[in-house]
Amino acid sequence: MTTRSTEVNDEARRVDAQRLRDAGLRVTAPRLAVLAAVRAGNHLAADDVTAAARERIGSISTQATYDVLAALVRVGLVRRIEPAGSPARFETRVADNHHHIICRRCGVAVDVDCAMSQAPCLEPPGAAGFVIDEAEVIFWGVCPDCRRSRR
Amino acid sequence: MTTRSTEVNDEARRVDAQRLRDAGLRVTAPRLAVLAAVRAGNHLAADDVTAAARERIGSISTQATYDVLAALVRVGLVRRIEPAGSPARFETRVADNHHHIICRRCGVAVDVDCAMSQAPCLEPPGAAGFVIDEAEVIFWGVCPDCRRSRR
DNA sequence: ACCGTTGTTTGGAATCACTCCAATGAAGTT
DNA sequence: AACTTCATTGGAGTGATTCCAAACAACGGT
Repeated sequence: MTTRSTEVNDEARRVDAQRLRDAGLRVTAPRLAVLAAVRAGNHLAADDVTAAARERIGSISTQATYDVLAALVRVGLVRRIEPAGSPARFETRVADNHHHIICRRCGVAVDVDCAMSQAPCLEPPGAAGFVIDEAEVIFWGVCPDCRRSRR
Repeated sequence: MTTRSTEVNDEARRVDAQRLRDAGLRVTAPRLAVLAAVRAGNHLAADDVTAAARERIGSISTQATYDVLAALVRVGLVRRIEPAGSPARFETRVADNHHHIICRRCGVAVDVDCAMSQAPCLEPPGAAGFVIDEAEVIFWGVCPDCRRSRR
């Protein structure tokens, strides 16, 4: 580990700590570890987050991970997606309205920018009096890797 | 129950039986009951389907409902949707590409026609080499009833 | 019309993701 | 340094769903 990357890690950690405080949450090792793990990973499930956080701080209970993730989602630092047939996944990209493509074979998820230009697709025709606050879009398909290997 | 509605039920039943056969499935009382229950209901969960099917044929096991639903989904007679935080729901509208609005408070789901005109929204920009076969859209909001009562 | 094959249904047990609770422990406040 | 409040732990529990082996029923052949 170079001096440079340590500096970068420290800086990221400091920023995360401030974000937690700004959100009214206390700064704890589990929270910093979970936040860093979710950012470093690619749409990880709760299970994977626990494993990744353990690599950072040695130990964290399964329940703590769930609790931390719930707190982070509540204050908007983490977004939860729940693709059909898969446990919930988490990501730190929360500011914009973006969507996901998920591979039917291996489950990998990649981000896609909103297809509906700027106005974030909140105007379905015939909303029947509903007040809509979010449009969740999941594209289902097969990723390049899976298409290459098994077919 | 009038003669007329009995005729209608018999006819629907006959059509369902033929659909099952065409799909390569055997015609059984549980399957007819589940199919009818899903059609009559409004995005029912597996639980509700079991209850509704029991009203029709007296008894069906929970597991049979799951198995029947899985078979019907496999052959395309029923569509399964899995809104985040809710058990899976089932519907018989399968031919067209339509989406759903779900109420955050009461969980009621209503259909919406595809927002992306004809081309059924299968062209996200930057699909990264994925071959996409379905675009699933869920609009989240609050339904008129819930907005009226609790606010 | 019966019979056998094969696909269905049943019931029971097990699993998976997740939540609840009470008790211990650590952050941040004064 | 002491205190209050919030966070974390471990254990038990829940709801939806799946797995398995045994009993059963649909439908094609005789």
